[in-house]
Amino acid sequence: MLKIYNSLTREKQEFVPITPGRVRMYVCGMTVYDYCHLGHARVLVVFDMVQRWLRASGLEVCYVRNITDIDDKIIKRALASQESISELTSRFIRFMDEDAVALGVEKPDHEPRATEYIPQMLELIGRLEKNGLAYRAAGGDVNFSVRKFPGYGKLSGKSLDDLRAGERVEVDAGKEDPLDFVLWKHARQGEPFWPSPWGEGRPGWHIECSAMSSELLGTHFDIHGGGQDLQFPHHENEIAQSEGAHRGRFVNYWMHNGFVRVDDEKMSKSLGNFFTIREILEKYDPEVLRFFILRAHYRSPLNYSDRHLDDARQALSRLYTALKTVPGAIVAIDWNERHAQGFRKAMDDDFNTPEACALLFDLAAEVNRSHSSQLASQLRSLAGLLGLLQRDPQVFLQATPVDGGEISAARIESLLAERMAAKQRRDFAAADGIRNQLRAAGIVVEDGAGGSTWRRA
RNA sequence: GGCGCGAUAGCAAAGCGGUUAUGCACCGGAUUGCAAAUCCGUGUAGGUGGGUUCGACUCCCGCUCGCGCCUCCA
Repeated sequence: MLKIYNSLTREKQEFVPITPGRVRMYVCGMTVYDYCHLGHARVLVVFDMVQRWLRASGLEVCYVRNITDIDDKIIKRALASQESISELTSRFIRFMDEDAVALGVEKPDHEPRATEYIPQMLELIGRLEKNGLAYRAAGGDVNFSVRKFPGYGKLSGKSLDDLRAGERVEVDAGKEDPLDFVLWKHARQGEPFWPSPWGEGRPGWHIECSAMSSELLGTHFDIHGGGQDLQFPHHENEIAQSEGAHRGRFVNYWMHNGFVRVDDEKMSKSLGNFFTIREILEKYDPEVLRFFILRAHYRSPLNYSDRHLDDARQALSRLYTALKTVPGAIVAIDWNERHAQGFRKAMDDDFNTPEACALLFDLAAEVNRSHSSQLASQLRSLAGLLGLLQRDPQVFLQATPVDGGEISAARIESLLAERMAAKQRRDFAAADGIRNQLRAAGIVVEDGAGGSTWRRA
């Protein structure tokens, strides 16, 4: 039985879908004005893992991850780079797709773009106005009135008065309450706009997700996810909008993944301490990055450093080494087997991937001991539920670095042949010389019963 | 200032009121021409002060330190 930590109730709860056997899940995706960084990688991988486990549990999943393709920063960037907004956003959507594919992230069932849902947003704003929750401000914006929505703050655990006390930000003059947020921004010079009953303008950020989720998943759905930093105000505002407009429950389970940190500080655009996914992939295999993310629990902070990725690479190599020795097929998992049972128990406990990974290592040790191809297949198939270990072990272990490496595979093979000849005439000095030469070039030679193999250190 | 999260061995990271987490690194042994890989084994933990308990890393309270949100952010 699956349990999920619900940010709304602050406890692990048994997961009961609204419609038996079916899950509707929405995750806040990217605002596409720049390359994805490691924080984005974490959201992509974490909710991909969630989605995979829900399906593996026999549930039919409808997974929606949106794309914000209109927003202040996008407009600013497009201006700066002298290109149209759609040129800019489609470029970065393409980069995002490439990153996601590299990380083994499966396509969501829907990837709605905000600009394609303007009518739904207008409809929603209209409902909010009719329900007395939205008002036209002096400057021409339409704002949401937080004081009129009872329960504002229930997700983030904040009270309006505490928030007001902590207010340190310049307040827009048109707001009745400093915490009111904009639903529709009136058109400004040189910015894109759409017609609306409230005049030409463009949507506020928060209304986008409310509109896209209700259009694709209905007004009440099972899981809503995103990064921890979206809990307030973004998700709080989504609740206010969606429940305020439809007068009913919005989301049953809220899931928030922890931050990626650098030197114990949050990695973020505003702090400027971020690493892009493609930067990391210049040095590390994408599967290493995926494994690095999944070997920590999704709610814990994840500290990034080269050292930790090196560590993850070594660990993943251990799993692939077991499969190199005893090839495993991708098969139906034997859920009665001990490791599979532990794996399921871990995953059912709020997606405890570190525990699930530990089971994979136990299983790998068992494979090494027993040389059982059944267990190797079990290992490969279980890991597949996390999107890991699906490649040919040799391909992983011998993968050529982006910089090309110091030595080509062909050169390695020819040196190994030379070394084999030296070994056969028992000229160990020559054989060891070649091995040392390879070692210096980052290649580890391993002699086995069936000859020598190599891998990158 | 308000609200919240965390502190586990050299590093990373989980579960668990009493019995080996796991990975990397390290040490001893087996194996190997020597290595590597693998196997076997040892060692290194639970911020701090109290409390509850037969027994606490695990529950409760205080303290210290770290982090996050309160503003765009995954």
